[in-house]
Amino acid sequence: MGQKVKGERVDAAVRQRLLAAALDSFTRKGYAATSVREVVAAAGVTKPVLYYYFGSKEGIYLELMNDTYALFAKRLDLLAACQGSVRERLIAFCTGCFDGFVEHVQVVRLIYSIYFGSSQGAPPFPYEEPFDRMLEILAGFVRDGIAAGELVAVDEKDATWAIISCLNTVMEEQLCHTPPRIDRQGLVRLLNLILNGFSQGVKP
Amino acid sequence: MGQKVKGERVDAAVRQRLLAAALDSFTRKGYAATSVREVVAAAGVTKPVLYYYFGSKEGIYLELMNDTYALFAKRLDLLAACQGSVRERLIAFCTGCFDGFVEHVQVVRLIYSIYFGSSQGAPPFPYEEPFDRMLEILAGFVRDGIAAGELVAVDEKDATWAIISCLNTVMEEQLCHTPPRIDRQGLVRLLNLILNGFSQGVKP
DNA sequence: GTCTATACATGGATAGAC
DNA sequence: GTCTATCCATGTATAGAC
Repeated sequence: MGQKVKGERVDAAVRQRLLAAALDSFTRKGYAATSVREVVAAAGVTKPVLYYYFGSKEGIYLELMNDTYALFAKRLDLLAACQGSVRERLIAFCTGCFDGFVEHVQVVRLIYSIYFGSSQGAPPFPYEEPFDRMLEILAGFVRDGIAAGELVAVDEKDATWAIISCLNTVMEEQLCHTPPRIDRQGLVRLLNLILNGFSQGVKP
Repeated sequence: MGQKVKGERVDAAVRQRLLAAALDSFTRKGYAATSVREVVAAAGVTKPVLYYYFGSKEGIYLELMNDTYALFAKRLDLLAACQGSVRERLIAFCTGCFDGFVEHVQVVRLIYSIYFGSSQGAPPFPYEEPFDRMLEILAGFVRDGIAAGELVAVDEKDATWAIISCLNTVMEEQLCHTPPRIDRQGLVRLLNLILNGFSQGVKP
């Protein structure tokens, strides 16, 4: 019994080391350019160990994706339930997404590389699901805002895109630039800016 | 002489076929996952031909990058010289960038894959230069707009980020979604929307 | 569960004939 | 310039001992 528990703990540690090493290599070099050799070396084990736990290179990749997506889905559920004025809910939602993004920058970089770019030989995966979900939630906020008279009755989809554009770009800046030229506080400023507008003249 | 000219033409055609084939494979599978074998097969030649013209896999990759970046730099020069009201110049600039982006979606996808994601073993390249340039040009427009009283005196950088956010996200949508859920006209609507604002209430 | 050793395919790159 | 044939490193994956 005691031995079994100890065994399980050790197993879990090895699994975790392998997952971390794989994530690190996939992130730095891409899926295709990462070899099983270097992953197991970084994890301090040998190849058969990886195949024992994950079956294949694709297996460990899919496990990384599933774990991350499950976490983010939970977060979206929480954020969708934000309360307050529509401006407050929009800001809370966007900064919440931003925080989740930053916490998992490494995996996100991998996801972007494959989703935006090319499969790199990686197995298929429903990458865009969270983004679609974000669009839906934001659209709901906008709809509420228009209904409540907090927002001008503009096109719901356009307003949603404008909001997610800011979120999207600020998040991407965290990926691409060190240090980022715009941060969490900048995101809040951007959202207020586009809500308020910054044109002085006639509005065509 | 005639032979030489003919020879040169043939050479150029082979070069072009190789570049096109490389771009296609790099784009679909990523740099690392693309093999020289399949590139030359798609171009209808054999391996030594590629090495004759480009020296290496990295060589053909860098040629693709250099060609594309040179084209886009020219376009940015033109677009920076737009005339009209600031709103008009912003819209002309953004739609112009959008058009250039769409014309070269394939290379752009490759660039995003590597810049956003991971090197994939590809050689280093100053990927972000055009984006920096775009930021500068847009910031100039905003500055002009504020000076001319066309724009509210908001933070110049924030306004620039808000604008490039829309451009950025709409461009990316062309990469990721078929059909895109927002297009060139949508971009124009977005820009007008954020210039005008869409909040009804007090502006904190 | 974890190792050593190895099978077997595919990778980038080149030599040398034409 | 373009081919055939080949070199050699590296890749994923597995067999079999412990």
